[in-house]
Amino acid sequence: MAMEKTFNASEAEPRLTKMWEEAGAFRAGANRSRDESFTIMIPPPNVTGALHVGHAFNNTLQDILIRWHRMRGFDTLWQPGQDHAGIATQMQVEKMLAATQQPKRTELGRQKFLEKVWEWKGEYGGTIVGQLKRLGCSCDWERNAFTMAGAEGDPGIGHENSANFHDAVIKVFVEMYEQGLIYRGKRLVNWDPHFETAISDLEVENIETPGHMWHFKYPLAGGATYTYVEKDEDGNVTLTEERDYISIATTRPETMLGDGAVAVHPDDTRYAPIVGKLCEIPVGPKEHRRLIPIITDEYPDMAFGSGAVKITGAHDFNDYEVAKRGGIPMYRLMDTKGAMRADGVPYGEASALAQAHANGAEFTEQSVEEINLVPDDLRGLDRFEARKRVVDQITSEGLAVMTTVETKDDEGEVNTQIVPYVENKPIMQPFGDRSKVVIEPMLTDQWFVDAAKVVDPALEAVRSGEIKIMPESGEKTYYHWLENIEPWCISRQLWWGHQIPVWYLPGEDDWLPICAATEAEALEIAKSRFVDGMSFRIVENAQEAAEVLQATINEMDTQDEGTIRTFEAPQVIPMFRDPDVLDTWFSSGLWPIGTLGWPEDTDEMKRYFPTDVLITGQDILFFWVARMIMMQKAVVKQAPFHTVYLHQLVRDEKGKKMSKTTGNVIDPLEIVDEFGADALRFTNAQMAALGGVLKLSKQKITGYRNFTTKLWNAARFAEMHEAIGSDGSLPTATATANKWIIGETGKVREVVDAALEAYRFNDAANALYAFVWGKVCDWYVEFSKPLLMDADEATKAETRAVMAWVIDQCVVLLHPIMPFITEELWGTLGERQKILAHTDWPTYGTDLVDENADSEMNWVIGLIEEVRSVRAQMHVPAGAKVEVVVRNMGDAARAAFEGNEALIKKLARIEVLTEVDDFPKGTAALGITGAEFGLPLADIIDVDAEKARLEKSLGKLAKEIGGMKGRLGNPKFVASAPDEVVEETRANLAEREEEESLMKAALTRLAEI
RNA sequence: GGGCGAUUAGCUCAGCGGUAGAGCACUUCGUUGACAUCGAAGGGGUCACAAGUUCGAACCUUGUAUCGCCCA
Repeated sequence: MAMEKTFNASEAEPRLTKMWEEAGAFRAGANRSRDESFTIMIPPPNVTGALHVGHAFNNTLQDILIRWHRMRGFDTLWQPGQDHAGIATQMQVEKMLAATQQPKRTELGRQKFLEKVWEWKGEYGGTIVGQLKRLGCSCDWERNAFTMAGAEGDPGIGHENSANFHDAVIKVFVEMYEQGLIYRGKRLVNWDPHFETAISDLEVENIETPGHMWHFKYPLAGGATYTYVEKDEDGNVTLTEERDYISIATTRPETMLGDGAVAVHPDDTRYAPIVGKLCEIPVGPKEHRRLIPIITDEYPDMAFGSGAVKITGAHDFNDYEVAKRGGIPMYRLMDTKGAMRADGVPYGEASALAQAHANGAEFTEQSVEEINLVPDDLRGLDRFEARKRVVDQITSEGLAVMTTVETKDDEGEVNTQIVPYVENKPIMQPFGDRSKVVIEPMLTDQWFVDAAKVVDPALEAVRSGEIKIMPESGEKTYYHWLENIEPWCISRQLWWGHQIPVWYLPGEDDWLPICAATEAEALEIAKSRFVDGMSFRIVENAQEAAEVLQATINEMDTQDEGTIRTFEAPQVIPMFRDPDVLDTWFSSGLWPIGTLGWPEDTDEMKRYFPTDVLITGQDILFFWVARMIMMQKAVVKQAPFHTVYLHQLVRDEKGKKMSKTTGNVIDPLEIVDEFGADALRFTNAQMAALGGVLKLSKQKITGYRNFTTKLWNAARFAEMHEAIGSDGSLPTATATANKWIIGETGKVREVVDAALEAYRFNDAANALYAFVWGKVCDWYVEFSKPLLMDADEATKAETRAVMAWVIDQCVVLLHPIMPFITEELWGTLGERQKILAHTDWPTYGTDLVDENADSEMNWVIGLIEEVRSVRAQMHVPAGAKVEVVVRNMGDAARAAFEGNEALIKKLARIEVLTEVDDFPKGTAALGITGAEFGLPLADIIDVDAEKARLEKSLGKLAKEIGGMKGRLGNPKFVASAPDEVVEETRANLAEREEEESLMKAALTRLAEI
């Protein structure tokens, strides 16, 4: 039955996927024939995720490596799975609840809500798995893992065989806590007011946004004045002014309420007279205005704004550092939603307390935390509304810095106006990468990994070469980040995630934390800390615990107050678990060991860990890669992989980021529908130059879809001529064309392996493209036609065997990149022992090259091309068969011509070759070595065109010859260049000179016409 | 401001010491025994600029310009 004209991808892909799955083709260790393992951990996509072009690219590369190793007999595992994506999933489920008119998260309560999340995960969490399968990803899907597997309430749907990730995460937390690598503290963190949780600094996007810079006057205390002097670069005084204020610029006026100081640079002479004095925050009720000190710090930039900076330690990262250095109190102004605080005592009292701090009273973290410095009229307002009011209040009081502007009225009259000095300018504003709201630096209690303590082994792993990051620039970035690493905030105020395994008991003046893997263990520890006979009650939260404690105390009050602190009497001790969950990246950081069943000593751990290669986007080098290295080093003391391959973001054809708002998003599944998965995969491989920019266009994909059709049709040609059914053994060849293509196959196998070995996917893809299209289709298939149809039976049989073998090799070598069409052809073209995915990868190489056949065929190809070129340029009708004349034919040329006469004549459309002593008039010469060939075109030759053609060739030759002669004439070149380079140049020169003399002779003859 | 990178044919990019390459686009021709999702032929480049190292530089070094990305 004849094959269809094109490959029907949409029909074949699901069928082949099913076949592979039923055959268990991708199970760990499938097709293994050697001991070495090869393991790739998939970068776990979000469980909420849908396949985008980045996934498609990234997973194509992984699949290429995996399939290549599997065919080579490695014990291969491609471990799939998803992460639980704390914020994203919680957001997704909340949306779903709203859309289906179900109670809100807060109405449901934590436990009920988590049930809904698990339900949702069971229903939609598998989306991306199905999509990766459509791409042809050969993961061991039965092992699909999940970062929340084994957590409370896990029904195990979609990750039935996943290792218990939860236990691993908790164990690591407990161990790191015990080693002092994890601690809790009040620090300034990025706060997302929409999700009401801390987020990591990596989850913040700084985006340039139009903003305003306001300039305000902070009056000096008690009406003091000073002489403000400005000088230019040369020290000349440009401005002298008596001032009773210091000018401050800010983009966030609402934070003025929490100012603890004004800082100036120690070298700033303008403010030297007032350093150490107090100034007044120009906002809030007049009678309660706070005075804050003017301090010096290296941080203020003298050239920026007024050079003086207000210090709001609780709401700005730079200020936080200044405040820490200067012992300045940090007053929190906002609540978890980003609204101005409404708690605590009235403003008048709070302000007085803060004033006491400024005047030098002792303060503690806790006493500062309790002070709400938001004036009563601003309490509870959204931060942006509060900003407006603060600006209005200051301006109306006349404390805004003023400037003059000129405006033209309708009649063109210029009016000068004095207005508040507000600069409209772009400012870098932090946005939550999920919520898209403005992130607020906020002083809160959080859990941190003391990254500085675990960073050294991770740095050393890369420095020593134990881990190689590709491209190399990634290593520099890695060092730079790790050498300046900040504590990693790992707590999130969410419900969906691994809840922090810490329980709290009443302590001396705060809650006392107990870290343990389970509540039972925590209780045991708790009991050991108290005298016997105490009874413990697990309660929901701190508030409930406080109530229980209060009740206990009340009861004790009636008995004997003195026993409260010693707990001598039997009493109820409340205990509650930390409500926070761990950052998703904390669990993802354990992906390499967690998926393999650690901490159990599993067979998989032994076989597949450490893994081999990690392929991921360079945007998550810090998020994930560096943290994985740190954590694996900290936990199992081993590097999780030996190679990290980083790639860039996949962009559109113009290099723009794909985004819904720009409307330039390419959906990989639509591409698969339209062009087939193989075309997309080949495009991905082809553009995967190390460190390269990835620009995806439909045009490119179309091109590689055409390539699949090309391959299909070459196979179809073979099938039509019964040149199929190779058993894989190397056929014996006598015909030069057959010997030649076998050698070419050997060459390309080596190139492909070398390219894949070096992670140069583009080189592998390009080499195969050039081989299949440029060698097999353009030449070998054409050469084979006269051999298959007109030659003797022996040659026919030989050519059929070689053709069958060559097409099979194309299919085998292309399989890692284009699994579907190749598996399909494999099944179509013969009865096979094994499926293609399990077929042995060839090991032959350039040993298959027959040097004589190689040079002979290159000569033949050159001759054919030259005849075609001259024909085209002399406007010989394409269909016409021509006579070719030859003289002075050398032995090699004669042998080459005679040995391949049929195919030369056919491909160059030559009627007859005549040996002559002299070329007839009007013969166009061919630039071929070894013999003088010519096309007698007396009747139709265009003398001027031919002259132009020859002169052009001569020009090119002269340039080349000149260059080579110049080099060979330089004694230093001959002396210092490698011998083979010199030899090559000499040989090349000789050939070019031979061509040149032919062309010159032809030109002379032409002059005779 | 700091770090990392880029600049090669109209476009997208390989090449990173030894004769400037590919794909696409373009021009001309083609109903040739698999393929028009095709075939044949052709045009097109001071390899951003400047200085240096070298027998030899697109490639190494240093500077300049322009453009990206990441972090402040």
